[in-house]
Amino acid sequence: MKTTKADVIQTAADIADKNGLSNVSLKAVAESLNIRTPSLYNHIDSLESLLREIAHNGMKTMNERMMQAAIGKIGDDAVKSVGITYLDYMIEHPGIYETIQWATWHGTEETGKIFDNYLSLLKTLALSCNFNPTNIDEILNLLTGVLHGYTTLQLRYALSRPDEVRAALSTALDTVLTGLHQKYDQHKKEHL
Amino acid sequence: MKTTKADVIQTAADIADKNGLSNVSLKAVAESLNIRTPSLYNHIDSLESLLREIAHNGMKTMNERMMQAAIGKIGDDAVKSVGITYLDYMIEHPGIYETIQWATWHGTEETGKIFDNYLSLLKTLALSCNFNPTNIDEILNLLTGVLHGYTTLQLRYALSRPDEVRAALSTALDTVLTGLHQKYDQHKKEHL
DNA sequence: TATTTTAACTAATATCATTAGTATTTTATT
DNA sequence: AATAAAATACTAATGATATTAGTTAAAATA
Repeated sequence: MKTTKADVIQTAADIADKNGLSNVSLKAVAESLNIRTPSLYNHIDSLESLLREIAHNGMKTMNERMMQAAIGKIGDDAVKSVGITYLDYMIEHPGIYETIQWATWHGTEETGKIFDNYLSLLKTLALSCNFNPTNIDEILNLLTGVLHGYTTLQLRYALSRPDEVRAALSTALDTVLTGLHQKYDQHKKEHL
Repeated sequence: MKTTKADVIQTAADIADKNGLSNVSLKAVAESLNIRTPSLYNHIDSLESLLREIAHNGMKTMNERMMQAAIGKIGDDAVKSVGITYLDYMIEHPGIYETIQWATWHGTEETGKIFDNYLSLLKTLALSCNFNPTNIDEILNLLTGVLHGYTTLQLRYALSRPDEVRAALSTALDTVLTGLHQKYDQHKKEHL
């Protein structure tokens, strides 16, 4: 019966997923929990900080799922699996993803740290593609950019036709990886 | 001395660029214009609609600039020029770009139409790259995704070191175009 | 059991967005 | 130029929401 901080974040995240980030208010969260608005301050510091916590939770969950998806895989396969997992999370939790985007502009150091964990995973996988490590940052910037941009722009369609967009993302990543291999592969064989 | 609708939008856009989207309020806009808040309703319908107008104006300006940048160019060169122009606009107007992202989730049909103009330009340019038209939508989705994602994630660095990020974006687009050519070029020569 | 912490409450305040109603100025029409 | 119409500003409410202050009851801890 007693409300926990996790309850508050979960409830707010649910509202975001169902009604969009703009409908997350302390009033709405409190009503969902059957408590009065000021009582929320026993668990959070402010609306802004609550939104940040939604984003951070979401990012951490995404990171965990992506790590799971990468287990037992290397190279292009691993990158594509992680990409699909990224998209799937977004389909499942569009409101949380919207909040993550919000946190891109209103984040703290904590936000940056969690994002770095994501970068770290992707870096390991990119290196397993046998790219020249000299160019790894360049490669990471492109991969993260594609993932973020592609999924964001396709979310509308992804919600109604997830399988098609999943397949399309896989193809898109293939294309990008093709370009990356052509430019950055290590130890190119002499016979091309 | 008389305030016009264009003044209101311009003022609000300036605030967004200087202080971020979250600091755009009717109060702040009215103060900047030296009028009282309710007077703004002679020019706009609501705060939301004002934000949408900022986004629409910004998108239209971007479209115009990108068209200019494409004039006299075709193929990969044209795509890269347009991409750099896209990034430059974002560097110059981060707040407006933030508003455009907001409009991605809170847009109207008008928003969609303006976005379609952008797609249309990019489509023409992509076709001039000699890709197989069958795959043009796939190609567009990748190009728009890269542009949006890459620039968004690099904005932080772009504001402090614009030239480096410009160069990096150009390289990234090269990589993507390399992949696209490898997969989608028309009339592949038999001797590859 | 006594103490301290936690989590809820009511009441009050502050900030905005928005509406209603009015006056004034500008613009257009005759 | 005189008048009608439209546009733009204002003051005064209202309403929604976040946030703070101060209080109380329940739960955890010593």
